[in-house]
Amino acid sequence: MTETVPSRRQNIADDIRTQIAAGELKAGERLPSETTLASRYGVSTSTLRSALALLQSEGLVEKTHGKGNFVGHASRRHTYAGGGRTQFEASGVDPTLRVTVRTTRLQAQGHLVPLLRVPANTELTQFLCGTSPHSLARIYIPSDLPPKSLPCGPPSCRAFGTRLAEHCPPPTEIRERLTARLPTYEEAETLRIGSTLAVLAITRVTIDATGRVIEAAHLVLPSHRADAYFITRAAPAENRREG
Amino acid sequence: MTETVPSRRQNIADDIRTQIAAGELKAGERLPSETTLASRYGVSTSTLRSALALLQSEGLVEKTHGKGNFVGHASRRHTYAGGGRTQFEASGVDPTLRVTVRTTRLQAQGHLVPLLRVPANTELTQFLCGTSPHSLARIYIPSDLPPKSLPCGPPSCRAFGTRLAEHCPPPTEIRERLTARLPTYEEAETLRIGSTLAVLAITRVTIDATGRVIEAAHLVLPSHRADAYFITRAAPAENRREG
DNA sequence: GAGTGGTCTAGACCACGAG
DNA sequence: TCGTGGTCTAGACCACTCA
Repeated sequence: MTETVPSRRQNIADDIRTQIAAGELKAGERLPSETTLASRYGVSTSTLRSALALLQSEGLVEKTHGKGNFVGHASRRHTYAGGGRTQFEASGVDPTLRVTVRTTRLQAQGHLVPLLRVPANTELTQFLCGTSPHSLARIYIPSDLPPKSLPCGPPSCRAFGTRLAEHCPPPTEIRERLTARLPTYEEAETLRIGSTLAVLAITRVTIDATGRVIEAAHLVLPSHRADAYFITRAAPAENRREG
Repeated sequence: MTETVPSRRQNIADDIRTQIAAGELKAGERLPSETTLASRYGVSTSTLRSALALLQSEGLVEKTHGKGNFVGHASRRHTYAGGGRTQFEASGVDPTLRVTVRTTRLQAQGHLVPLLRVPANTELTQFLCGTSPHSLARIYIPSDLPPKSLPCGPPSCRAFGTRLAEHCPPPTEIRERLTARLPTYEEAETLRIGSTLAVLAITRVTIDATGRVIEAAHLVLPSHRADAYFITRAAPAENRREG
């Protein structure tokens, strides 16, 4: 086992991580400015910033443009519950949570056509839900679904990564694809995160008993604030779900 | 809607992305060197590299130290199937896949104790599975599980993000937590990825009928090569799984 | 306006891959 | 050995926050 030398970025990140774990830096506390830290560690600001990026992706550090770097609040971390379980709330309520919803009508185009399994130009209702700074949701529903298919309506966007078509008719299948990637320019702007912070992107399709897609959603969760959780229970008769 | 100006990084990434989508750059093709591209776009190498980082996280570009940047092979992308579904293989077999397994015995400590729900210092068997360059798996199993609990054994590590304890006894519950973050130094080295490429980290716990944890796993999937997929089917009697 | 983080530059130097 | 990407520097300049 040849012991290799970690980069300076890693050493600095490890050092700060240790300080946080040891309680020398407390949740919510502001770190010294990046220039201060850079000179303290004897590195350039770029290197120091890349060290902070590591900690940020772990949720240990939160950056705010113009204000500073802060030790992360673990309680402000949210968990997306997969499989249609709408109960989530990791722990408590985040006072900084802001909710915005924009409803638009549009016609199915591009990737939405195969996703929703509809003919091109089918009328869709789009819900653009931002639960800043935790998530960005783009939810698409065929406009011809009966209105009562949306009993929860936009307010349920308050729930993190929420489903809009709340089982009317009840969904029989939910498919969720998760990827880690960097945010697009628009996503970074909306979520007010740096364009170097990875996000957890979830594409969710909900299908009813007739095989019809009753909802498709693109969810974007900044990695420093959110993760996803899935629980699968086996049916007693070895009748587990299969793809 | 105030139209804001994207950064240079975004413009360059968009330009190259368009070229790939248009087929001007084909899968497997080598891009010009970073210095060449940088001068062509009139930016510094750092800026150009951050543009490539965007494309890399989408799987459109693959970087290899010393060789160059290449247009990504979509077919070499792998999908982790959640919920214990071992069938996965997105499409075909990746010829570059290398599999290594290291088996170690150790005693439960730190985060492994609550994860496996065992007393501290319980004997564990660790399987370190690297299916380079696609995934890194650290799988922990209580050593006192009957040997036939491991029918598939290490070779099944060949399967991507594989489960080792292949239902003997059959698992009744699988819990999977997914986060996006930057890799640790060791992870980046093992996976041979840059330390700026985000990974999809999965912590999986498998529980048998008695409530005992029969397997815990840490999986690390580089974002440019892998994503995760979950399918949830509702039980007929509105008996959907609940957390 | 003062101080902060965000983007970007124009390099230097190192590590890796292939001939 | 040569060309490549990876790390890092020492700044400049811009955007944001707050007093």
